[in-house]
Amino acid sequence: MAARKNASKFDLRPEARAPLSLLVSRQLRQAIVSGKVGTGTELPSEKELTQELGVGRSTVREAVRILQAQGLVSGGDTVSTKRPRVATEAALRSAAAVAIDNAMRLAQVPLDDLVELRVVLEGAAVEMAASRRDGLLSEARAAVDAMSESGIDIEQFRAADLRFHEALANSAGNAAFPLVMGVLRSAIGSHLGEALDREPDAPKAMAKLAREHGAILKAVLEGKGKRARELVTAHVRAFYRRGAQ
Amino acid sequence: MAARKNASKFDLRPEARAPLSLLVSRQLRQAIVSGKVGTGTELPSEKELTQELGVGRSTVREAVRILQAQGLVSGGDTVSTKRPRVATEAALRSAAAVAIDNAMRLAQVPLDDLVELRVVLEGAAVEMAASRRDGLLSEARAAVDAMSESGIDIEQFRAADLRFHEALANSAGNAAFPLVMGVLRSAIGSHLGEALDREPDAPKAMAKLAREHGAILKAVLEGKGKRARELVTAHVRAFYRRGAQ
DNA sequence: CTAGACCACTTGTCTGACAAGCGGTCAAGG
DNA sequence: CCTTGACCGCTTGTCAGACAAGTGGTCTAG
Repeated sequence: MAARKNASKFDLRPEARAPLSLLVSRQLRQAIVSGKVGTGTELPSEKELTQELGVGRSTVREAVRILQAQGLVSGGDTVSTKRPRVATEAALRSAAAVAIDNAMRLAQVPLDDLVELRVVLEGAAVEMAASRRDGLLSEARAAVDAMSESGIDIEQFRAADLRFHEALANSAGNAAFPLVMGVLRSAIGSHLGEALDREPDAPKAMAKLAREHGAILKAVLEGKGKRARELVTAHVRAFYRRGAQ
Repeated sequence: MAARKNASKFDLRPEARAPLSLLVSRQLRQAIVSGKVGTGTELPSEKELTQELGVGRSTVREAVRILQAQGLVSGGDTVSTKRPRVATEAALRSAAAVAIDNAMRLAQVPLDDLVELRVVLEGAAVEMAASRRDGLLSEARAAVDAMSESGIDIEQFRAADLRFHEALANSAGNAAFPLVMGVLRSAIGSHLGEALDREPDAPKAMAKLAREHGAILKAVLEGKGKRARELVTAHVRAFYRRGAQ
């Protein structure tokens, strides 16, 4: 193939045998993760990349597609003349979630195992949060308050629930936790479909969840790590048992 | 754009505004994760896909590139006429690792946080393994034995180390654990570069690691979950402290 | 000063072309 | 009969050129 016009006859490094489009995508990836081009920046147009890299447009396009699929570049999912942009962190996170989800599906990981993994992580997170009790917990407080309000609708409740768990994850003092837990949560959600919508008695269920959240937060604030872990374990298990049947 | 020649003028579903290449990739993805085409199967040639789907070759190529980047299809990373194949589980796992790695890098997650996350997971895994003590532990035994042999070289040692940790993860009785732990391990490895190669006194270090592994396994086999967790925590922390400085 | 026409540029797609490698066929030679 | 080597078709990787359609800025007429 015309992959490498100027390849030496004895160049056997596997690197050199990779398709150009892959090499180009790696080069761009490097520029992105190294921070050389900031998040949210527009990529150069395909023509510019073509000239700058000395490859054809189809090659550039394939490289960009690869980056989009990896979540490093966002914006190509709609037909328009808008240039793709360097991914935001959120986009990357959701790409990671998709990847994990793919792997879980192909490996036929049962939903229960995912939930148990989440229990382990969430338990560890609250325990760490309890031993630190840092300022980020005020956000958790606000989320619990929002959930306890009477007139809240399901969508708002769900958003507050998300904020609560994110706040706990952030309070663990470990940047990897919120990331992995977010990925895991959305992988579980994708497994579940949207089974949670058909809750028979929504207001009652929401009130119960709000109470559980309040109890967890209280334990964390009092520094009772073990207790918080038990509560969160029961909470998460019950939540998915409710939704998954 | 010529994205959808036959699009109704009033078709405003966002779905329909996505580029064809994306739609095609989603269609193929569906066929793969649903198991309609088994893992390891060869994909049809580009020409066949072109005819079957009624789109141009470049579109098909972009779609396949997307799937490759997502790890759902493997084999296109080398220049040859070999057709891409439906991904194996291992390929998917490594794609997930890349995705997590990307997210971690862009979020500037420090290495220490990754290591702590691994400590949490590995600790939970051995505790679960200790309470089950299932048959898979014989593999862990074999790995420890291999590591303890005198004439082992670094590469073999590393492979045995990997087998040991995988065996523990498998013994936890939760299919999600080995997957996530593998992803995490390789993300850490990629962060570390290959700093582990320049160990000053390799044989001594390897002997120490082998002893630690043996102690962990012993605790698991005796059902001492807490003890196993402590040992594995110290082991993982020490390992990366050694390599990371 | 604003509204609408207009134009340059961009992305998405298709088509046609060519190089290079892999696999099977098939005949010549041992 | 089996091996060996040339050969041909198919496949992938890449490029170049073409066109449709959408976006955004400019420029003119009112």
